[in-house]
Amino acid sequence: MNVDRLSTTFSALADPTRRAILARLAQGEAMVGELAAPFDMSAPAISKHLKVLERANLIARRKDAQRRLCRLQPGALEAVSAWISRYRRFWDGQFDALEDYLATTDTEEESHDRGAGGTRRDD
Amino acid sequence: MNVDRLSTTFSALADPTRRAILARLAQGEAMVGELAAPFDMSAPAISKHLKVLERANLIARRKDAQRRLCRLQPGALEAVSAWISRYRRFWDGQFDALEDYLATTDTEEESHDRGAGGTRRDD
DNA sequence: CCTTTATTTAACGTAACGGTTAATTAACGA
DNA sequence: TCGTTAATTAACCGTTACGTTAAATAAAGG
Repeated sequence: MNVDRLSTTFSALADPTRRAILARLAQGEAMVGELAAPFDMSAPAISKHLKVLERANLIARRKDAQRRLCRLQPGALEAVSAWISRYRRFWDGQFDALEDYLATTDTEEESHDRGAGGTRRDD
Repeated sequence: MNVDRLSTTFSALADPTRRAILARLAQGEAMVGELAAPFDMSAPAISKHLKVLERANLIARRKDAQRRLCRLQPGALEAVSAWISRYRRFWDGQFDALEDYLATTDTEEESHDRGAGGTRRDD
């Protein structure tokens, strides 16, 4: 275990079923059965997908009687967006400034990446 | 096999070693041994990571004598950026009303009125 | 209480992942 | 040619991922 946060987020997103669930939740809260309906997949399979999304902090759940209502939690996506924005100018055409840009942001990342949890050697 | 492109990209990014390789390649071409140097890992392990990145179209390789030079290929990242931008509104303020509404009120199903943004989430 | 509904947990199978060491391919260079 | 360097492939191993079915849990409701 002991996998860093960004890796957890990316791997949670690396499944089309889970991304479809997020897309559904972008339209509002939904209970588990409602999320499961579009898929030709057993309820336990969906339950596990939701657990993955929850552990990645991409969704949160609350109890409502015997139902579990899920909602989107966008925080983790923000981190992914921040990561990828460092590479954006590669396809924006501005190759020149990339090195300088990474040089400055890398030092920042380095400093506040040394928090609890022992994530090492992340870019 | 038979995995969609976005899933392939996300799962390629879901590894800190591979992200670090991409970060290195953002500074320019590098040969395999050069990419392997920072890691306490065997050469075949790096070779496999590079193959994953190559199959995800995140890098490309060219031969130079007995060396293999790798370079960044940003196209696949663009697709990820496009995907994630559909969720940006969730942390950019405008749609944070959802969270407020969920946190403060009981179960009213309607009024997704995107009023003033305001409260910015942490995390 | 018993049944129904909603969801999770348990146990299991298969495939992929991430690493290893040993062997192989390929090209350079004295 | 032979040895060195660079990288990959082959074979293997333990762990994780993703799905299944069957059983368990929890609350609602007649």
